[in-house]
Amino acid sequence: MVKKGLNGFFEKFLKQESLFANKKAMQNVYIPQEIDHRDEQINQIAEILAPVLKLEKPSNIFIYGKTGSGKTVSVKYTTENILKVARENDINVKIIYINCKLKKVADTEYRLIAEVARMAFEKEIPATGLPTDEVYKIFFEALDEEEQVLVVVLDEIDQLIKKSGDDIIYNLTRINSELKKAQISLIGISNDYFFANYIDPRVKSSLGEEEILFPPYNALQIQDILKNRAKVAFKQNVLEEGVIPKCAAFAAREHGDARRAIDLLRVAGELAEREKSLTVKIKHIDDAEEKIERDRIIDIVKTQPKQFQITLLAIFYLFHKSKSKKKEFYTGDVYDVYKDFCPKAGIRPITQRRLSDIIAELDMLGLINAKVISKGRFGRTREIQLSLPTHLLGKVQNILLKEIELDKKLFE
DNA sequence: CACCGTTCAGTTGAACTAAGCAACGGAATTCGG
DNA sequence: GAATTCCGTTGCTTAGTTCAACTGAACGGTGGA
Repeated sequence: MVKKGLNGFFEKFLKQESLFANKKAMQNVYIPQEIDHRDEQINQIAEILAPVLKLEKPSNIFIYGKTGSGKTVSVKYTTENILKVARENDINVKIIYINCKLKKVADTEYRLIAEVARMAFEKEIPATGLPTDEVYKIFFEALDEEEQVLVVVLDEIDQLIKKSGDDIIYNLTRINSELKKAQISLIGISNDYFFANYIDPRVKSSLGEEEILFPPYNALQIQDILKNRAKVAFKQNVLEEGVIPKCAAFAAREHGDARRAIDLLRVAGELAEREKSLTVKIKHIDDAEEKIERDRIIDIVKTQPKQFQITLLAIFYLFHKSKSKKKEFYTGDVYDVYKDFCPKAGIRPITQRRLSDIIAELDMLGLINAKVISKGRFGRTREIQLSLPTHLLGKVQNILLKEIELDKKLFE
């Protein structure tokens, strides 16, 4: 029965006209032909980076601006153009892009250098076992083998520095004086301007030889961006009147996040398509908004390590228990429940020290709200609240229970 | 009432440990002659 | 006897633990008005 039903489904799916002409244009990795409202910044980047085409080291650049203000796309756009020219003229320039936020890829000094060496020179470097100096040496020697300029783009550099200190930047900038043939130059991208305040001034001055600010887009600019993307991505006349302004308005409300606006429009398109609607209606935007939020949260929850999930579950439990009474609880409460859950789930409990860190990280992820408060003579702790939209609570809770293979009865 | 020292319950930083891994070098094994 | 494999040692990273110093405001006692 299932088979027959599915066959029908796929056939219909094939026959169905898609609303999209080129969906790629709506994806995050897409780099448009032209970037709206960022001419000034792109020119600046281009001017600073231009010397690479003469194999001279360009200044290091520090770029900051809120999420979705076009930092990454502008840098990628510029660097790709440079690479194109470099290829045509046979100039030995390498530009690599690394996102420091990715766990297990580039969130420590060792892993970052290893990743750079891997990407730039296809060196295989083991995940562990080597001294960091050794990795530097491998990288250094590969780099200095021929005359070239290497530009390393470090996206979300604040995450890296927060976690593993600013030596990395210092070391990388210092390498230059020892290189004979090659040169290396850094582009740091951060969404947190204030992070510059707590890095070593020496590092700051070497990284921030040039600073570029990306202001957030306003609603009109987002509309332009959306229009241009939509022109490529959607077929003609599928977007109803007012759809684009609404997307833009949604996104502008959140500090002008263009990426969000684009996601919103894409998901709205997908939803419309699934509904077999011939056009994208305003209603679809509202649905999309909810779906994006839901998917994002569910994805975060699902991809957390077990310890994080069980911690979160403990918080859920406390929330569940205290529904009508108080809405927030303290680290100690969470740890008690957590310790109780661990044997049931067959997981070795972690110390409270670590749990404290995990709670802080869950807070960073936005799943919970945890702020350090002092209760006077009754000590100091974190005040923890769940910060999920109510309509998702049940769903997330079930996912957690399934993930750590605990029984629903726990909550009854 | 204003001021001030005490106190609590974690927070936070730093040093330390265990688990994995790679490289090295010497011992054991294999192999062809 | 040379080449190869095996194995133990050393030294590394990293996640997590242990230790201990630190924190910040309410409590409650003190003294002054």
